[in-house]
Amino acid sequence: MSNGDVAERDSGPLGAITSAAMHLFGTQGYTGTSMRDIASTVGVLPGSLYAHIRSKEALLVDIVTDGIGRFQRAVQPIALSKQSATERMRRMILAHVEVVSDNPERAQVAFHQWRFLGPDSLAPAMTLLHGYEDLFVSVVRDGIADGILRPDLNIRITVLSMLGALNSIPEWFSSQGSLSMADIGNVVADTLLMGIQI
Amino acid sequence: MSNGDVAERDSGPLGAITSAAMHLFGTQGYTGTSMRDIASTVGVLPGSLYAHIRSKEALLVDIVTDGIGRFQRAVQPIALSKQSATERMRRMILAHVEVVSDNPERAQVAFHQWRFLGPDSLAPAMTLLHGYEDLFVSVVRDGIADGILRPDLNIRITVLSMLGALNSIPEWFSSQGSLSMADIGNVVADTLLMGIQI
DNA sequence: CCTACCGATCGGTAGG
DNA sequence: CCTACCGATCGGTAGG
Repeated sequence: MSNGDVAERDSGPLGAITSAAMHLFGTQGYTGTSMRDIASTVGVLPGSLYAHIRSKEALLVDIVTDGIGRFQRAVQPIALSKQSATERMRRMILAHVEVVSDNPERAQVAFHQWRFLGPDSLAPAMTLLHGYEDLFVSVVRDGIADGILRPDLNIRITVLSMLGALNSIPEWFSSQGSLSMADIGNVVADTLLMGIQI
Repeated sequence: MSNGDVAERDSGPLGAITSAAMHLFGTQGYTGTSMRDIASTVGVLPGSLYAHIRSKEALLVDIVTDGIGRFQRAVQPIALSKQSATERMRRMILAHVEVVSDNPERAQVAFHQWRFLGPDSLAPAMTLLHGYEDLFVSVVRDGIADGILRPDLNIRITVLSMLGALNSIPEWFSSQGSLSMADIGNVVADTLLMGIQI
């Protein structure tokens, strides 16, 4: 009856551990976080963590996998919908920003800390990430085919630049204060979309 | 007769240490790099490093300060020149990408690892970073005042999105291979600039 | 730049 | 989940 999901839905000990690790990995980085940091956040002694998890890296695997999954589930239905490429792209950007705003630390881990995964976990995570990038690639491709996006675009660079902008949001949004995430999403969507339309 | 610069111009022991640290901090992160990693890259025993440097953090301070300085020196003259705002912005983006391509690891450290600086070094580094961001802010402001950039832009978000895209380049450019940095610079400049013009 | 070492901290475990 | 601990590694130093 256990589920494969991470934190928030599991308010038990494992959820508390995962939630603490997510926050610490996101703010201090994976290599900058010790198991003792996590334990003291949870309010437990370091050794006790291992009654609930296998290893520090298994914790990272779960957070990254679950994190990318949340973005995938939010954005894929939009990418596959029947609207115009520009309309889909706008909604995908807004959906992405909304998932970021839901938990910026999780976004930070999913998109920046996966490179600290060991050899066995790295490839599956990169597959998930590429699958997510491909949602954007396919919509840009559709837009060019339909004649509503610039045909001279280098698709991969365009998408990677867009995702670079989107994934930098958690680094600066909190120190802003004056603007809501929805505002930020709209401004970023405007800026990025205007650049690729015909 | 020693200079305040870092690596490349100093091919002595300090240059070798700084260069190794730059590469390791950029690829594995500051907290993911040990002094023993640096020592073995240089080909020296760990304790020997301290004949040339004060501490691990002093090394980070130097790399970050020098790194931001290189971007500042490349971009500031363009920002202050007499051309149109859009022309300046295009050239600033190209200059930024060129500095990234000169040493992607250094760019990675300058823009992503500064947050691991201690309390005393953090504020000065953030001042340098904000000074660099302000070059872009001032040009966007000029462009709006001159009526050649969209007046509804949120200036700070626009600039931070642009820099987010630019600073993500070192993460993915090397795994590309097919495109040169100049190509990437032009594509990114096109994408970002089209989004903010009237 | 090496030898030899310091105390602190690391991820993780056995046994209860 | 605690007690008690493991060997390994950490940043850094004294003395030459």
